[in-house]
Amino acid sequence: MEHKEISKAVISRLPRYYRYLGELLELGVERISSNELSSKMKVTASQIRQDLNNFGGFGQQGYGYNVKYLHSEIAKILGIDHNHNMIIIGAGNLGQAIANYSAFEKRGFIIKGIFDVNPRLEGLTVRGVEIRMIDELPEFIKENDIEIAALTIPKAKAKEVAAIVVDAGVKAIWNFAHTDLVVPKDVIVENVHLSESLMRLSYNLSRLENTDKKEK
Amino acid sequence: MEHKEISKAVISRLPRYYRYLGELLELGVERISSNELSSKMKVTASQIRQDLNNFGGFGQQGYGYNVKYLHSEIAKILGIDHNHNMIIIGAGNLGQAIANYSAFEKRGFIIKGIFDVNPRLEGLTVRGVEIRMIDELPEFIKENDIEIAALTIPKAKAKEVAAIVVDAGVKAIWNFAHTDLVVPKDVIVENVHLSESLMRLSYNLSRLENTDKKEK
DNA sequence: TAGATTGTTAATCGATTAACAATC
DNA sequence: TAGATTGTTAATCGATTAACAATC
Repeated sequence: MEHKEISKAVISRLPRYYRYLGELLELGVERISSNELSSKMKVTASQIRQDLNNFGGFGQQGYGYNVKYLHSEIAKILGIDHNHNMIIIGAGNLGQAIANYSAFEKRGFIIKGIFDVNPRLEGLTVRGVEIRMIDELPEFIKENDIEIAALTIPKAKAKEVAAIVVDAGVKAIWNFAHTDLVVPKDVIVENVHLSESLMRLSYNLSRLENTDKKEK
Repeated sequence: MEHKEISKAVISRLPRYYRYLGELLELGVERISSNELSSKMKVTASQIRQDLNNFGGFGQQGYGYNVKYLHSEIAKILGIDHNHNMIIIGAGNLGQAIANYSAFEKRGFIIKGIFDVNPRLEGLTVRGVEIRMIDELPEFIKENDIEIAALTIPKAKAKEVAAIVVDAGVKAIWNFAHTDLVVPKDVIVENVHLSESLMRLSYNLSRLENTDKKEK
């Protein structure tokens, strides 16, 4: 596969294309043009074509794109055409929410274990996945080929736990802790900073309110 | 307050500035230059100054920025200098995770109610907040001045519930459902699409693996 | 005052949009 | 073949970085 550097903006849009194509697929739509997709998704047709052509020519002149084919090609690009073993560290509500969300498994993200520091939780299961203690982490990661660790723990512990899992060979961290992790450059960190999301919402809300006031 | 259009990229960075400044404040740091902050945050000093100057001149030549002052000014910009009433719709793990996360309350996001369709949950409380039934939504929103609704429900129900809360006067939706909501233009939607985040992670993971293979 | 560092203008870089020739 | 729509190049737009005069 060719891999010139693709911009983050492009990557961010791919999952959304994938979702819309999945919906079209369910509706039994066979082909779609960049123009039709454009009006559904509120992005320009030009952008759709540009984005896709970063990875190859998936369409056909005069016809458009075959929905099923494009859907599966994007899955390949995103690496969700094969399984990834994953663990969740932090068995609180957020960790359990992720464990319970079956759609992730459908996309190939297989939750192999859940970890926590609370000994009372040891041995309990969430959707059939056992909760284990943090000190078992390194061995478990190695023995189960764990690629991804979701960190749903408070920020105070996050850096420490990140170091442990990286050391044990985890290749990507899905970070829900409200802190920036420092990891070797061959380890991926994908942040989900909920408080930052809420502040963006708040900014837009305040701006809206100020605009209203002015107009009166 | 002046409000020429500020780009989304700038807004996205503000909460992170705010977080770093908060940490500096806790450490008792009084002043910081754009250069020092730059090296801590791994962004250019130029960008920091440009970003801040969208909202006003918060620094002082030859001195830098007063941490406490800048922190509080960013709070104002983000609208977290005053309270926002919020409800959570969907009392599953994700909804409860948000309800339990006390830091949101500290930032002024006051959770007034939690709603669900499951009658078994009625009357239970999460951190002292009562779980109510969905049909009470419109009245509750009006009576309690609810500005924000967090939607932690499956996508099948999301559009319908969004219509209800918008109708009842909610000004912003924090959308965790895996779907795009269509709302009037004076209503804010802030999306948290976890599956898209996980796919971005997956993309980067796959790219990494392919690069490794090539190098061998 | 001299040194430091901002605020801001100018230069560069990258991403998006437009246009159109290629081609199914 | 004629019409449609892609793939791709060129033009535009916006965001980031660099530079420096203003000023504390």
